[in-house]
Amino acid sequence: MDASDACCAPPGNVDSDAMATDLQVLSAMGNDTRYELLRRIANADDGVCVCDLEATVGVSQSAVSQALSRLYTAGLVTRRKEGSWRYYEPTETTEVLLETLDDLRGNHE
Amino acid sequence: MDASDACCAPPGNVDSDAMATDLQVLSAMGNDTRYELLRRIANADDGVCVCDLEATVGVSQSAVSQALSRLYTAGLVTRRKEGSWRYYEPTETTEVLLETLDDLRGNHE
DNA sequence: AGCTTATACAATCAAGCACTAATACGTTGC
DNA sequence: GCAACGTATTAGTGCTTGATTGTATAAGCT
Repeated sequence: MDASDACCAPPGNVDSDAMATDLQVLSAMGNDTRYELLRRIANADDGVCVCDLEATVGVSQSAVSQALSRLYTAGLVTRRKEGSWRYYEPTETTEVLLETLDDLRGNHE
Repeated sequence: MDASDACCAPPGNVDSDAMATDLQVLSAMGNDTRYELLRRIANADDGVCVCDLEATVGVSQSAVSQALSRLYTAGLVTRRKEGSWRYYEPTETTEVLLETLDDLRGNHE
């Protein structure tokens, strides 16, 4: 209560479960390769397979596979197997976040 | 045109300016220390100074300062100097993104 | 069955990152 | 002026992480 030697009130605590979840999402998206993969997956509405993604981002097939796995673990994409191909689609989390980022870039006051 | 050997349509391009901006935001938030600092700054409405933040997250003053600088560069906090103290406040980007993350965690369908 | 294609997994390596410690800058008060 | 405090910056270091290469699995094709 003595404000004479305190510069401000100490801030409250942070929910650690929420923090872990958010960090997984943010760190998964906050990488060059994975962000671009995510954008491409989100742009194409009817599912994208690994073979095409490999060509568009400039890394090896293995790197794409690893990146997609991490996006999947973070709950940012779903994967569905069809024949010999694997199709990836965005989750709602991805769509909402990308849209939010677009809005924030547009409405820069 | 020949769909027999194509698994799917190649996805469209990604705006590279938008990508750079988003990546700066996402990678800045996608770190343990910086995320926690950001949450604490966002929770306290009337500005937080470094001295209090240092006590709450378990790293040195230097680390806190560096983390805050990066958050500032990414446009996630504003800083204002008042006497010998430096007060940090969240930007709209921060508030919108954290709120979006909260919503996404809540509305898990 | 064997070969090819599509994808995932494992091991290794290099680059980037986040920390600590030390130093420098700026403000306040004696 | 100088000392003490709050914050920023710099230099150095260990750890994390993302990529490559190579191998493994699994499904089609002949």
